[in-house]
Amino acid sequence: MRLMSIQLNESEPFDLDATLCCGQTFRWEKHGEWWYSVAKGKILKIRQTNNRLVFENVDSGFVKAYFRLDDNLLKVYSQISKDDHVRRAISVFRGLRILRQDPWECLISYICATYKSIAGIERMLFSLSRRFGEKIHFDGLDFHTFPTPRRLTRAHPDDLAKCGLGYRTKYVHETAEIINKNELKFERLKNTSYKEAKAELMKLPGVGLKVADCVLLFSLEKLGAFPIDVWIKRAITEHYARYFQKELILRTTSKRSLTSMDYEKLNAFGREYFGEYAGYAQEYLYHYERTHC
DNA sequence: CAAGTGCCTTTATC
DNA sequence: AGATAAAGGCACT
Repeated sequence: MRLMSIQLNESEPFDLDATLCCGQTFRWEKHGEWWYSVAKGKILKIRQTNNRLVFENVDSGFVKAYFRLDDNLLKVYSQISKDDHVRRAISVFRGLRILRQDPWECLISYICATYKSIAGIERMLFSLSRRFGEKIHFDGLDFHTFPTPRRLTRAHPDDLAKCGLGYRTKYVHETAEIINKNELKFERLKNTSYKEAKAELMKLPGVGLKVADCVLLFSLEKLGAFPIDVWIKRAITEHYARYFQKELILRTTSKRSLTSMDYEKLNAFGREYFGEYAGYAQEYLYHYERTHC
């Protein structure tokens, strides 16, 4: 198997570990110095040494697309650096990039992600793949492809539940049926406006405001999407309270879940305040809130 | 060790 | 319409 590499220069910061550990993706595993995952039915194996990305089994075009090396991160930074707090988060995780994930896997992942810890999400998704995906042997390790829509349609709900999906079982199964019937085309959503694409996604069972925003940001080219989860809610109430009415801040700090009205307010703030690349700001704030507070 | 809390929320029901 | 409760289960305290 041939090793290939990409040389990164100063103007294109990239940090592989930060990118894969920030909680946007759930099916990567590190063995020794190498990161492994399965994408498009193939093993992706990659490592970073300083300014060099070394990878195997995939071509550089795929690596550039998947890791969004086509994003001008310096331009992104200059646009989202609106205050000291984001600037701090950016400086800590400099090189973290949004991934360009597969929409189907991303959709199911975030339907499963509701009300669940990251470790729990990873367990569910590995379990789903082990049970319903295709096994691939590589470097003496076993990997599994992510199950296709058709395969999940055929799966018995009891067997989905055995993967720890709980109340999400029905949502995953019904969404798989809709996608399998090709009633929602991801490629079309990429070329549709943020608002319209979000409304389309929210017709799917198990997809609300937050899940839709995650799928749009991580797999459908909507870098301006700004998902609001408990951590971002915390970051906003702690560092951006001055932009909101006192009652909203009180409500969101005292209650566990957001009303859809309050979600819309926090979401609109993020998108307007940070601009075109608000999703990047979200990911830096999210990761910073989880690891440094 | 039991019980409580929290988890990258959505939906059903009042 | 707008608020509230219920929905796996697991990890952590």
